Amino acid sequence: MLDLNFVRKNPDAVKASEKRRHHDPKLVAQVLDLDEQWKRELKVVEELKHKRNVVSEEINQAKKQKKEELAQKKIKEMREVAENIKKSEEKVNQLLENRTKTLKQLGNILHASVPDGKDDSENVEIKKVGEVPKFNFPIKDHIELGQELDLIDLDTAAKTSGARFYYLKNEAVLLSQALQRFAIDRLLKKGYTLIQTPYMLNKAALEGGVNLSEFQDTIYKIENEDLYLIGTSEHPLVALKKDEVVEEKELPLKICGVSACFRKELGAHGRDDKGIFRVHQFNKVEQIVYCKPEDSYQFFDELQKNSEEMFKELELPFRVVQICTGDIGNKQALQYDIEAWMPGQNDKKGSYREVTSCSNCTEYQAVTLNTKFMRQNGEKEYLHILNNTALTDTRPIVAILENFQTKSGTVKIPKALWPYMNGIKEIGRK
RNA sequence: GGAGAGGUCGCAUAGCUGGUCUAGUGCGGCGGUUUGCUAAACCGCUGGAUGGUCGAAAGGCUGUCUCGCGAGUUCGAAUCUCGCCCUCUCCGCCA
Repeated sequence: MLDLNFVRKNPDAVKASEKRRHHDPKLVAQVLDLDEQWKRELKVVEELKHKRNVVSEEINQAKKQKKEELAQKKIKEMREVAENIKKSEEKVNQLLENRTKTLKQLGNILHASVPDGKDDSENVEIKKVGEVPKFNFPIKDHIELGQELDLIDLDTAAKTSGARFYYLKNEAVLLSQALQRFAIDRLLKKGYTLIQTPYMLNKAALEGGVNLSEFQDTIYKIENEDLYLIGTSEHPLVALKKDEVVEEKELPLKICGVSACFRKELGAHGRDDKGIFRVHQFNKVEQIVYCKPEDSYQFFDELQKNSEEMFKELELPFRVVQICTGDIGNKQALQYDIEAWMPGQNDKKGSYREVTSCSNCTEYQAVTLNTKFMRQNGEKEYLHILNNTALTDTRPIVAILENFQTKSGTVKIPKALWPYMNGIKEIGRK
C-alpha cells in the first residue's frame, strides 16, 4: 500500500495518479477524512488512558499510606473510566481498520512514462525481436504435438485433478528442468543469490505482495490452516525482510527465486488458453531486486534486459509491451511484459502471448511489509522492490514446441538448452 | 502427534508471590578523558511505533502503546487466566 505519510503530504499527486488509473480520486479524500477522525478519537482514548495511569498510581499511593477509604473512592471512579476506554478504543480500532482498508485500495504512484489507456487492448508495443517463423506445411499446436510426441497428458489430468492440470512426460519434463537450469545459470553468472522458497505462506506474509482482489481470484487456501499456496516465488521473496531494517551496504539485494506456482485462474478463458498455456500449476525462475529508491528504475532496465537476453538465446521471437494505465496492477508503478510468438494460437495464425512480466513496485510492497533500510547517516527509509519473471516452464514449452516443429512432426531443441537435455537435440526423431 | 522447558527494549540475561519495572545488569553501539597510535581502563549516553504541540530546519516539549501474538481478570498486568504461534530437549512417525 501507499505510505500514509506520503498521502497526507501529497494528496494531489495521489489524486492525479488515481485519475490516470481510472479510479475514483474521491478515495484519497476518504482516506484523509478517516485519518482525521482517527486522530480525533485517538486523542480521546489517550487522554482517558492518561487519567487511568495517573489515578492508578494515586490509588497505589493511597493504599501504601493506608488511606483505604480514599483508595476505594478512586477505584469506584475509575471503573467508569475503564468502561469509557473500552468503548472509545473500539471506535479507534474501527476507524483505523477503515482507513487501512481504504488506503489499500489506492494504487501505486504511476511512473510518468506509463501510457494512458482503458484496458489491455491499449498496451503499447515497445519493440519486436526475432523473426516470426514461416512454415511451408500445415502446423500443429502444442496440444497436438504434445499428444503425438507423448509429452503432455491432459485427459488423465482432467480425470485425476480437473481442468487446467497436466501430466508432463518424457522430453517435456527434461525441457521443463532444462529451462529452469538455463535461467538459473544465467542469473547466477550475473551475481544473483539463488533461493528456493516455501510454497505456502501465512496470511500476514502473503498480504504484503498481493492485491486484495488477487486473494480471491488466484490464491489457493489450505483448509483449516493459516496457509496459502504461493502464486509465485515473488510472494515469499518480497516477504523475506518483513519487519526488518536492511543495512544500506547490503543493497542491492538481487535474488533468483525458484518455486512452483499455484493459481486458481478464476474467470472465463478462451480457446487460446487451452493445453498447458493457462494452468493451475507451473514452475518459475523469478528475479527479485531490493534496492535504494534512487536506483530502482536502473534495476528495472536490468531485469527486463535479463529476460530479453534469455528469450533471444532461446531463439524465440518476442515483443515487449508496456502496460497502460487501465491495465497495470495496483502495486506497480511501471510494467513491461515480454510476449513470445506462439504459432499455434489464433487458429494457427499465431499470436504474441505473455511469458514474462517486469514490475517496479517501488515502495508499495515495502510499506505493507514494513521493510526499510538504513542510510549511512542513520535515517530509515522504505526500500524499493522489483520483480520480473526470468523463465517459467509451461509457456516457453508451448513456444518451443510450436516454433521449432518440423514438417516431419519432430521438434528441434534450441541450442541454448542442449547442455541440459541429455544429448537430445530433437524430440521425436527416429 | 505426545511429554517437558522456554520466548523480556541490537545480542545475552534478571524480574514472573500484580503497584518505586516510567523493565535491572552485562555485552555491543555512540560521545568523552587518558594516549605518539591502537588497545585497555575510566566517565557519560543508549530502543521501537504512533499522536499532539513549538520550530524554516535540526530538534525540543508532551501523551499513548510496546516484555512472542491475541483475548480476559483488575482501578492497575512483563508478572494472574485462557487460546494461538514459534524455538529447544526427549519420545513416536516419516522421505
